[in-house]
Amino acid sequence: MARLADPDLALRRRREILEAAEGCFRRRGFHQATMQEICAEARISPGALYRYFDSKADIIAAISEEKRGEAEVEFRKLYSEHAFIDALLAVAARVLRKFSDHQTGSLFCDIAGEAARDPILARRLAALQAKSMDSFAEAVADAQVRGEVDPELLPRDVAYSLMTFIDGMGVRVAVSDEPPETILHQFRTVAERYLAPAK
Amino acid sequence: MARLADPDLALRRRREILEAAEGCFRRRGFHQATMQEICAEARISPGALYRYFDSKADIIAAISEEKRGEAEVEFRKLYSEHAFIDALLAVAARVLRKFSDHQTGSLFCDIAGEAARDPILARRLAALQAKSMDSFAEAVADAQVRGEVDPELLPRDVAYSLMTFIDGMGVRVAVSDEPPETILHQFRTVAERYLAPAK
DNA sequence: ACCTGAACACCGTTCAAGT
DNA sequence: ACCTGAACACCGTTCAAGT
Repeated sequence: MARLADPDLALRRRREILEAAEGCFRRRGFHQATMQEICAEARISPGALYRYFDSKADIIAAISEEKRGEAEVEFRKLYSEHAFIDALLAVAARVLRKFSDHQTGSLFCDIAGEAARDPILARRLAALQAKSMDSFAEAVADAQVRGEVDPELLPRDVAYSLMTFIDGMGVRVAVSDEPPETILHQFRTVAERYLAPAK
Repeated sequence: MARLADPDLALRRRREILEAAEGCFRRRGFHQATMQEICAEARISPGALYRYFDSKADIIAAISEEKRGEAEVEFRKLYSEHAFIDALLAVAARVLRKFSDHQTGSLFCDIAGEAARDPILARRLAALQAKSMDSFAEAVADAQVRGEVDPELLPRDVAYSLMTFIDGMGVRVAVSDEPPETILHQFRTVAERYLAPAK
């Protein structure tokens, strides 16, 4: 990325590009959306765009970074008012509803595929992932104090496992036509039995 | 796809193309591998290739169909000699080891992304998925008779949930650099607690 | 300093022309 | 009948030329 003199303009341009790109990606998918479309929507030329972002992957990484924490904030709000398992289900439902339009879902899969082969993108996504996990593990530890989660379990393990299951549901909902509710019901059963304190 | 007169030749050509394509996809990923490369490796011209396959997606679907059942057969063999949970872990380990080279893993993500936006591909993959699930659900029912899985659970739900978790692990292992063993250990804990008969 | 847009080096797919 | 390979309609990215 070229050096930029005016930080205000740079931030504004980046924002315009990110908003245009998000719209395009959401409508057409990561691979299907073209840089030309993004440029047109952001009212900028391709040459200028590449002054603000290194590549298409750089744009999707920046969008992911922006979005991080949205589900996290939602979960914290829900958890402050509801049981752990209910807050968990509500947040999973939120994510899966987004995925079930097959657009956000395909984007998630595309990004994962891209990251699997692009170590720089992978590292950036891993950093986001780690932050979300830390935050979620804290809530798990709290739920253990509340007696809602078996204290024998390690909070980080619980956070990791539940997030992995949510990823799996994401793939399934993205690809198939079944409604999120079906799989969410399975998730509740798995989570309840997994988390239940030993009697 | 054009009508083909000689069924033997057609089958041979399809096999040659599929083998070349699998090599290319595995080495370079679905989106990165080019039809030109596949053609070169299969020693066929682009024009001729399109007589045997409708598109790149058609090729990946055919490969997926060929591969289906490999893990299934492996699981049945293992399950005949080991406890349900151990056979399950062994098969999950097999899948994840493949994914952790970041090549098969990225391919899995790419296919999912592609399927999320291509209803024809999605339908073909859903059919494979359904067959694997039926077969797996049978084993779950058997494990319930053996007393290894809580008889309260519905075999199809168990099969579905465990396969969803394995998909989630697949994404994680494909994207991150952590070894499959770490996440497999989490999977064992979740599966044991989920499946355990009520005391 | 910041931008434009033609040009570059590619794609997946098609189709006229060959054998 | 089956094949070739140039051609078509695109990509993401770069860079000389403008303001």
